Amino acid sequence: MNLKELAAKLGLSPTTVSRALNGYPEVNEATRERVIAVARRHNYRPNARAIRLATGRALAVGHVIPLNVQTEMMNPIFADFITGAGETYMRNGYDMILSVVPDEAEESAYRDLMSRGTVDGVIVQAVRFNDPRLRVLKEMGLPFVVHGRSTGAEVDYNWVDVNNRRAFLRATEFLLDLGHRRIALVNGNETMDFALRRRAGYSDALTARGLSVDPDLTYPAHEMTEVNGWRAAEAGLSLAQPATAFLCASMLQGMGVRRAIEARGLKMGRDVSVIVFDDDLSYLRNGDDLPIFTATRSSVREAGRLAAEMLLTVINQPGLAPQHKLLEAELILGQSTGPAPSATPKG
Amino acid sequence: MNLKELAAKLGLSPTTVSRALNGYPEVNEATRERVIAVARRHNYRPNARAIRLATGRALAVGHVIPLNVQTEMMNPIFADFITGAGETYMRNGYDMILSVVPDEAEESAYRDLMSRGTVDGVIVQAVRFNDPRLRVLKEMGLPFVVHGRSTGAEVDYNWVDVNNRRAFLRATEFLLDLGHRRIALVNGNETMDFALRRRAGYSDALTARGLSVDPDLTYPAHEMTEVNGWRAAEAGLSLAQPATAFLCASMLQGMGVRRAIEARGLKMGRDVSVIVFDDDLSYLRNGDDLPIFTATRSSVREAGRLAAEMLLTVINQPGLAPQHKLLEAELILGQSTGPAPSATPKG
DNA sequence: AAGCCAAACTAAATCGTTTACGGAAGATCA
DNA sequence: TGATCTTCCGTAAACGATTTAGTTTGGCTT
Repeated sequence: MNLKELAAKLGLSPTTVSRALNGYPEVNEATRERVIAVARRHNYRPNARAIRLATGRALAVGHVIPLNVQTEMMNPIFADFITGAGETYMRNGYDMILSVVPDEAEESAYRDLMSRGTVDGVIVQAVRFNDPRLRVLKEMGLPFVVHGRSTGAEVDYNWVDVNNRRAFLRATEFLLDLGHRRIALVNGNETMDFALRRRAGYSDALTARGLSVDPDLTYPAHEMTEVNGWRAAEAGLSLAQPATAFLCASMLQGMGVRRAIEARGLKMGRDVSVIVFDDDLSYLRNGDDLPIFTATRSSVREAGRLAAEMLLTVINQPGLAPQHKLLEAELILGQSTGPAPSATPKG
Repeated sequence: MNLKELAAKLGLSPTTVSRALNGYPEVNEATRERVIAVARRHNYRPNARAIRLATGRALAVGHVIPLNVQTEMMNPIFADFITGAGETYMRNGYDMILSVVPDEAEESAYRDLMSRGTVDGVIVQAVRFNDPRLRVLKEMGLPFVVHGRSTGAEVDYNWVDVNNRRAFLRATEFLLDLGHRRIALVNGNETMDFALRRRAGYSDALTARGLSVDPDLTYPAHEMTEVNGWRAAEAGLSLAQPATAFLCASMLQGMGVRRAIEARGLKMGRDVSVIVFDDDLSYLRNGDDLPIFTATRSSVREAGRLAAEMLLTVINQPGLAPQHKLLEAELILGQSTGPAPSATPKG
């Protein structure tokens, strides 16, 4: 069922029908109602391909998923972020286009999406220190919103991020207040910006109390997996002066740490404390009623929603000044933290 | 840079340029090379919106992600499946469109995608017993491929599935051979078809040896989370005749089971055996060198690749008989299984 | 030299919308 | 009453490709 066919059936011109359906004012209300009724009866839906060509808009947004072919690692937060963003797109009639591209082809993927007119804008994820993509996108003129920030990028850009530094600063302070002095950092991939910021929060909290960062206690990992968490804890607990607390960049790592703790007959929360960063992933809940892990929590799904909204805004209002949104993680008290053993907690 | 502009620059008609770039035979080879060279120099890319309208094809495939609003649960295998499928689409010049829709709006989402001409076909995921979507899609005439199967659906359709029944049959037999008689089933959501098939494999293996299914030992869960695995194990280990082995539908559940085991001072693989279904998710590796869990493994990413290939096939060859692809899971020997305690293993 | 054919190219219609422009009819105003 | 607005609707030209239906050119045949 075409617009033309529908118009013929109504005895009207395609123009009027189009206007009636799209809510333009220059059409009689009675006519509009008649048009809408008939359109519904024949369940007419305008052809998206024609609309896109006629309006010159893609009515679509791209998410490029760079695929590191060596590790074949897919970011676990990706699914939740997409879900959040997808809700926004759905409400606004935009399509979400996912492009899975090899790492090295990412720039050309953006160029393609743009110059073929497939999308009106893109979301950029998994951003690195001084990420070159941002400058490329800027000079291409393709609207984009970054999930995260890129320290050292000289251009200004739209971003939605969680305050990673503050989150790890607070978590570290919390452990220090409990009397812990040997605090291990089980971090993510430190070529990623978020991991660098978390490390900054960790080390700032330590140095603020006159403590220095012990390199033996920091475990950056390429992948934030359970096994890597276990490995870090094995190492940290085997030191001459073992770690009494672990600050983990992901809940999966925290689970690995817990495994290492319990394998030694120790008890998490009593003998060794653990704090994790909890992305509030739908398939990785931190307990139900009572949180298992003490955590700094920030919903990645909510971040997806916000990033998508920001993107639609900048698409529809070109020339807007760069938008920023900084989310604060909340500190959730769970069962995985307690006073440092053989230390007198303050207060 | 248009086709028209490019043609003008070349002193040719748009027709010839189009034909030259698309490899049609009725154009002089010398001309073709000249066209390609100039097109590249001005990095011309044909407008996707125009192509779609002109050809009447969407050159896009839809993945509808039903969102259960109550649980807000997002399937964790989703990301890997998408990745596999995305690789196929990329190689074939198709776009992947993700629609996140509320559960109840799923049917209308399909209708929309189809009648607006947004996609040429769809992938159906998370399929239930006698799933009504399949009939709807069939009568709509929208090409589709199902990830999984729907027992009881009277229509025939294209699917890619792993042999869930066989996988759990073999796993159960393996445990029986080790002398286990109290085997718990920590299953997924049993309104889902895959969960029903897994249960069938489990119970068939038991009854084949003259054993009956003890309802106290089966734990279907709405969500396959770590916490639910832990809960099931807590229950199974507290029975008067406790479970000596657990068969889990996901690795996350297995991790919860392990936690419950170790919290009791028991050792997994010695005191209690565990087998998990390992979807080979990129962010949930089963150890690296040595698998932690004995597992039935089947890559969900590979399933995504195959489903996408099948979909492109049926899109481009209408009238093809329904295609089926049954994958077998491999049994991986890990450190989580051993002879039943206080029982003489066979052999 | 007329006719025919293949090779290489072009003109124009087409896909299904939106939208700039125009026009008829009735209402309002001087 | 005639001029000027509104109101409501229609005509036709986009949008940028593909594709159908020619057209030109030159070589070959007879």
